[in-house]
Amino acid sequence: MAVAVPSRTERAIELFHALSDETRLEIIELLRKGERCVCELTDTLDAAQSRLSFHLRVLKDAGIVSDRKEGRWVYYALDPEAFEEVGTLVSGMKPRALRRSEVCCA
Amino acid sequence: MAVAVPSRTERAIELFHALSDETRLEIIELLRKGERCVCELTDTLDAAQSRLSFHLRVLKDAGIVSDRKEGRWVYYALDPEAFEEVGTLVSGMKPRALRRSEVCCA
DNA sequence: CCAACGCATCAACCAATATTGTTTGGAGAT
DNA sequence: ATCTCCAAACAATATTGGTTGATGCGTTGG
Repeated sequence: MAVAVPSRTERAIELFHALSDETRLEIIELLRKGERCVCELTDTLDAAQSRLSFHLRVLKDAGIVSDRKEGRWVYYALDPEAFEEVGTLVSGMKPRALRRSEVCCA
Repeated sequence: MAVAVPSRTERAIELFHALSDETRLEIIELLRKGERCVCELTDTLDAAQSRLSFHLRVLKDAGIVSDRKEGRWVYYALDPEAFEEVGTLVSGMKPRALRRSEVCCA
């Protein structure tokens, strides 16, 4: 079936939302050192497995991490492209320099 | 009284959270063209005044917008520094290139 | 074949956020 | 002083998001 293609705004919301949680930021920080299986994340972060699974899904849906199955383990790793994408989005949000300050309600 | 200084992570959460909402992204998009008063935002976005007030506060608390009173109007404008800050944060989240892929659970 | 393991998924619950309508307060204007 | 207008503050409700514990499914080792 057809996959809904998100608008630029929807995509931004998805990415920023995925990045706005402490547990998820901790996961990202850990994954910066290389790929990790869920078991090591639960150990290091001292978090329930189902909790991590939930957050990993949010990150994966947003394209921030990718997963790879090997035997009974699943390894997660950061996807560098996502961070490029965020950077691009942020650049596109910066105010455009305007000479004339436009006013309203005048 | 003392102002709590947020950790790097807390600051990231605050910024990303502020950016993860449709109404707030619309506000930012409008403000890219220059400062606007609340009345124009309510007109353009067709949103209740109390709703915009809420979202403007989130943006202001995060340092993404600043406000300026003039007569009975309040003008909001983007703060470019915030976007620099977000860019820096994102850069610091990118995976560090690793030669040896480290594995766990082996 | 079966028990143990690693992980995903689900439902239920609780906490945090957003929305709406109303109220309050400050700044002109008359 | 009073009236009007704009915007913030407040309160009540609705919605979303995260946590937890239970369950299910594929994999591995005995």
